[in-house]
Amino acid sequence: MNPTPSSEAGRPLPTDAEFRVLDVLWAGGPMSVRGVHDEIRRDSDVTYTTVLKILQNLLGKGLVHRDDSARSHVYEAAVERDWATRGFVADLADRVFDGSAAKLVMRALSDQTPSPEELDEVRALLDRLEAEGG
Amino acid sequence: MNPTPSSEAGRPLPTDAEFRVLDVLWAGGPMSVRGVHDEIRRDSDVTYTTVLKILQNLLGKGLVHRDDSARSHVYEAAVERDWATRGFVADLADRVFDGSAAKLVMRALSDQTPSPEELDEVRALLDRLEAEGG
DNA sequence: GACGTCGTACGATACGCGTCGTACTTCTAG
DNA sequence: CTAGAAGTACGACGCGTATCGTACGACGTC
Repeated sequence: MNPTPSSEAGRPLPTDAEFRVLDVLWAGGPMSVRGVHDEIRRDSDVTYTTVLKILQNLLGKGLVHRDDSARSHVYEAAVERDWATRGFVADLADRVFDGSAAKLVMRALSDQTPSPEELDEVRALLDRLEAEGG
Repeated sequence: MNPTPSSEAGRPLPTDAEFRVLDVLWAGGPMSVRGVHDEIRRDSDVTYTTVLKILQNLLGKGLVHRDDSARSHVYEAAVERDWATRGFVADLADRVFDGSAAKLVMRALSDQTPSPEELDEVRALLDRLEAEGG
């Protein structure tokens, strides 16, 4: 599903295409449209102007900043990747799991059980969280 | 986000509105359109024909069965709730977490840390999974 | 100083989803 | 037998998203 347009911080969550563009910015830092397009082109073959449009939409949503002092504008992510992923997770939890992250987690673990090594990582995180929370 | 339309089992995942309707069927078993509508009406105020339309769309997607032997048709979920939630989780994992359920789980736990009791439940599940998997 | 290149802005299109109104059919009460 | 209630089918609309083409301005090169 595309994200329910509301997010805690006022800013709407990015759509699919927007998230893909943001991913490039998160990975590569501030970049021109051309830079983003070149990067995106490795996977899909969208047009330059499509990427431009998405960037402009992201700007409208406040999800990127733009430096337009030079002729070719430079875009930079205005939100952290974690902010977006948190939003997605919360969104799914709300829509499907009654708002319960625990339910979501258990479903995910049961359905696509990770490797033993990953399970250990999860366990370690649990320990840490329980230590802090107590 | 609305679900990426593909699912393992060929059937597309339900959209938001469809999921809400399915939820009624999952909870209450086979039901007429009126039954679903009455139930849905507790929360929102969508029209009868809207619910009807959604049910028909669900039928087209193969997500419900319909008994139309009587005048008022009776609909029944054709997929399990867990099937849908699994699809949603997998979808999110693919789009945002590189296909890794473990990453998704850790994000969810960090962002919306559940209560100690729930954490214990998760831990118990981990134990069980590790026991089976090994 | 003219021309091609690079860049931005913006309108147009197609599609899916959610929603509803209307038309048509069928049953039933009087 | 007939009028109205109940039910289904289906077209239409508004909205957001994704995508692209075209228009237009700016800049460097010869």
